[in-house]
Amino acid sequence: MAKKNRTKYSILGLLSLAPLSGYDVRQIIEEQLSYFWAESYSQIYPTLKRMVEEGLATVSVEEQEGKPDRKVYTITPDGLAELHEWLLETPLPESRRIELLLKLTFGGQVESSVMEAHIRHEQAQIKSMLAELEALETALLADDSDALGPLYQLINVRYGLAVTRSSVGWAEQSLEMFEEIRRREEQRND
Amino acid sequence: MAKKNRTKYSILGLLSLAPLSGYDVRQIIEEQLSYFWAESYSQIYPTLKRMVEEGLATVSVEEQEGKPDRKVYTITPDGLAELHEWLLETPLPESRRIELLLKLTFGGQVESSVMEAHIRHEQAQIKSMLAELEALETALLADDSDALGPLYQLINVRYGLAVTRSSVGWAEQSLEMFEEIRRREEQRND
DNA sequence: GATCGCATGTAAGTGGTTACATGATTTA
DNA sequence: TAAATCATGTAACCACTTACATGCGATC
Repeated sequence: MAKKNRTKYSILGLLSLAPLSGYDVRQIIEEQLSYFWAESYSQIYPTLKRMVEEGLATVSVEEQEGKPDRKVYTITPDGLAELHEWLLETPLPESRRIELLLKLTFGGQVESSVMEAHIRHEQAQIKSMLAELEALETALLADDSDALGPLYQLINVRYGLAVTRSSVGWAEQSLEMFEEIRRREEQRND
Repeated sequence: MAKKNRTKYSILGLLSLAPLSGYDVRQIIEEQLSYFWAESYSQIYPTLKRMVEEGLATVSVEEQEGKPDRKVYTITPDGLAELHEWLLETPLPESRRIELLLKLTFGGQVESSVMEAHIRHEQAQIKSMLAELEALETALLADDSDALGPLYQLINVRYGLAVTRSSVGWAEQSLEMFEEIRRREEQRND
C-alpha cells in the first residue's frame, strides 16, 4: 500500500504538456518548480527508461548539430491514464523535517549567538527565494491567455509567496526575541 | 561529505535534557515536535543501540511493576560534544516536495472539481494543525519560568503558526479562483 | 472479548542523494 | 585554458517507511 514513486508522476505530468528529453525535464523542474519540487538526473534517467518499458512513454533519438543527441520522450495513452489516476488521489500529508527548528529546540545548549546566526542565514535564503517567486508571479500575471495552466501555476506561486512572506515576518520577530534570550542567558551564567 | 543521520541528533538533543527510553523519545517527538519533525520506532531503536556502541550514550534497564521493562538511555560527555558540534553547523536547506502543488501544476488535465477538493482537504488539515499549534502556544505563554528552553520553543511554535495561518489564507484565496477556473474550463469544452 | 497503552525490536524494500564517468562545443 | 552548457547515464550508499513480531495489563 501507498507506493509513491513521485518522480514518475512529475515526469508524466511534464510529458503530458509536451514531448521532452530527460535533460529538459530537469531544466523545467529546476527553473519553474524548484520552490516546491526537486528531481536529480540520477532519478530522472532510470525512471524514463522504466517508463518506456512499462509502455507509459515512447522514445525517439533526435540528432543535433554541434550538440549531443537527445532522447525525446512522448507520453502514451497509458501514460496519460496513469497520470489522471494519480491526479484523482488525495495527496498524502508530507512528513516535514525542518532541521533549523530541531536545532532551535536544543538551542539552549549553545550560545544564543549561534542560533541567531542560523536564523539570519535562513532569513537571507528566504528573501532570495521571495525575489524569485515575485518574478514568477509577475511573469504569470503578464500572461493574458485564457488557458487553465497559468491559473494553476498562479495558485502554486502564491502558495510559495504566502509561506515565504510569513517566514520573513517570523524571522524578524524571532530575532527581536534574542534580546530577552541574551538577558536570560547572562542571568544563567551568574 | 554531508552525512545527515538526523535521527541521531534528534535523540541526542532530547537526551541532553533528560535520560529517556526509546519509547519516551518517540512520545515526546510525537506530542511536542510533530509539526516539524517525525521519527518512527524502527529508526529510534537501532539508532539508540548504535549510539551506545559509539559511546554517545549509556543504557540501564529499569524494572517496572505491571509494565514491561524500560531501557533508559543517558547521554555521555562524548554525546554532548557531538550534539554541540552539530548545533554549530549551518542547517542545510531542506529539499521540499509538496505533492499537492505538483498535482495542481497538472491540474488542467482533470476536472477542476478534483483540484478544488484537494485544496479543501488540505485546508481542513491545516486548520486542525492550527488548533494544535494554538494550544501549544497558550501552554508556552503560561510558562513563567525564566529558562531558555520555552523561549526557543515559542520561536518554533510561532514558525508553525505563521506558516499555517498563511496557508489557511492561501487556501481561501485559491478556492475563490475556481470561479474563474470553471469559466475557462467551460469555454474550453465548447 | 477486543482494543488500547506500554515497551522493544527485526526484515524487507525503496526512494533519493552524492559521487563518478564521458565527451563535444561555446564562452570567459 | 578553464569553466560552463548540453547531454546521458551508472554505482554505491543510506535514510526512511511499512509491515511484521511479541507480550503483559488495564480498560471498555
